Amino acid sequence: MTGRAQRGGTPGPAPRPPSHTHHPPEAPAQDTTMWQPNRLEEERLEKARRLEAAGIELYPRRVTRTHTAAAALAARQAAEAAAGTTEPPETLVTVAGRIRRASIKGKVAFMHIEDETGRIQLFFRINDLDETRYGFIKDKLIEVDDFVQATGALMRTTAGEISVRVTDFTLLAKSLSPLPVIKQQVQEDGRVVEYGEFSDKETRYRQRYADLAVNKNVRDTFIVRSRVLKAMREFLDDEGMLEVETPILQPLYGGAAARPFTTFHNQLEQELYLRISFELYLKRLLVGGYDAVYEIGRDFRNEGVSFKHNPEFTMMEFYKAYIDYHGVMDIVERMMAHIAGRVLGSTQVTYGDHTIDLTPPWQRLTIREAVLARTGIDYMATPDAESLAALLEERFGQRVKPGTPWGKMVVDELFGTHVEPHLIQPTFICEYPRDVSPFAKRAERDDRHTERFEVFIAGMEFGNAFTELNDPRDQEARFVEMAALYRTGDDDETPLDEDYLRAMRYGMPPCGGFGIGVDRVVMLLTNRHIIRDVLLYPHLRREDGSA
RNA sequence: GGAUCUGUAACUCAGUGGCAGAGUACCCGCCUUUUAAGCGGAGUGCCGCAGGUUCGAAUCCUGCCAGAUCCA
Repeated sequence: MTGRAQRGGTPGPAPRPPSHTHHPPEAPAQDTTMWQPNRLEEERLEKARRLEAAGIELYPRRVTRTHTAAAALAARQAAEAAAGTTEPPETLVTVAGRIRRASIKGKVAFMHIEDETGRIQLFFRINDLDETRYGFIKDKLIEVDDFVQATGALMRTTAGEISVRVTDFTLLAKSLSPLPVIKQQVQEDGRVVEYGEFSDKETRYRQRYADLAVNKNVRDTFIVRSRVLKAMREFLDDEGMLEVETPILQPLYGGAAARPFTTFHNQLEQELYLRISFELYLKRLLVGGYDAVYEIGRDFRNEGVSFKHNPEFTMMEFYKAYIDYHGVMDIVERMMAHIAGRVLGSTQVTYGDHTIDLTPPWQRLTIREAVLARTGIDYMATPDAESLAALLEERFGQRVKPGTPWGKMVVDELFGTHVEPHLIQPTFICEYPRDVSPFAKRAERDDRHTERFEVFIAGMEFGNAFTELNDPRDQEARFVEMAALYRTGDDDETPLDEDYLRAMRYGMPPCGGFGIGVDRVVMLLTNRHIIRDVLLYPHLRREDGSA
């Protein structure tokens, strides 16, 4: 795509070398590639000039729409029903939208225009308009992809389609670059078959506006996304939780195991991190006296891009006083069932080949039970890193990087490789090892594990929760323990946050908390298997890489 | 980071050493109820970028850029 995008471009300045320093700040690289119209665009520019020469404003300020496409269709149907005839009194409407199809038949012409509510046909006759203005349609000076407004009486064509018999029309916005061509055929049963496609993934992601303009199913996906967020907020609000906003720019990052993005504040002369989670700021609010808080927002992790990872993604976390992780599980089950019910009207979800049932209660297993059931291994028989590493190599030929902590091996290698992909129906996996869970309370009568769970659906991790550690002395010991286990710069590094400990020393109520990847919820409910398909603007490498 | 694949017209794609192709779109002509409209005609390009091999390269080789899939 690079080459195509650059074709005919003037030889702009060489791409800037990547900057590894954040200060002093540099102006962002400017895209100086001038637009070089291709042949089709030259033709449209010429049409634009001819329209302007005829006194037509290409981008007028005012619109006088009276009906959406759907409202106009409904108005005609209502009028016919009321009159009990297919010849009801005339309804005059003004509709507006993008021309998606044009069929010029000599002295008569048909168009479909589309707005967010759907399509409606416009019917033009030379008799109904003066010849000059009809000529704009016939000569395709106003054409597919342009936005127009049309006024006229609602009618039915001989083929029976509700249409606007156009007596007046206005160009609303001229399109200078043609969109990809997709033709539609509406079947007898109402299904729409599309001919031609715009399927090049790279172009669709880079030019999402064109993707949306042309692919209705993509528009629908992001409508569902909005409804998922709305249903989630509605549930949490109804639970009595307070929605809050905490800093995205943080002097110290924490609350998850991930590498952060760093940036620099010039006046404060200070490095700042883009948050990798909200956890530590939200729990400070429980110290402050709120019983339950939640936040929905963006997290940033400077890690690989994959079918389920984007460097920025949407997270929801809540923390609630006076419940433990079993209380959290109850809320999570009900929340997911509520969202699915609101968005899909059912707690049965089709995902790929699976039918997933989100109806509570969900299965609850300890990670030890889950690993034992799937592999026959009781990892407590190999209670140290060396013996577990030896077992992994012997049983599965898995080699683990030397120095990997025992619990990390249990979670990533034993559980992650052999159990996680099989967890299709929603499952709470409980009691994670302590050395990967620095903010979770220790399990009762078991120093190796914590009161932590993760949720798995469709073989993917959806969320993570603890009975939150609220003992400042234990928390400080955990920071020290993590510092000994993981090196600076490791993904799992957990920097000691003295301000967080200060807050906890004032007294933090016993509480449970939860975090969930919202993008994955959207993937589940839209049956999409690639995170980029539920992100409007997924991150790609910059386009102008070719030297 | 590794492996494999992909990049040709606005879109979707053929073309694997000998004149750059198809369908749709676009352009010209005809058509007063079409709807993937139809009929007739014409045109379309840095074949991702840069080198190399060759009498000759979209095609073979090398490097680079971008993307996809799988793996880490």
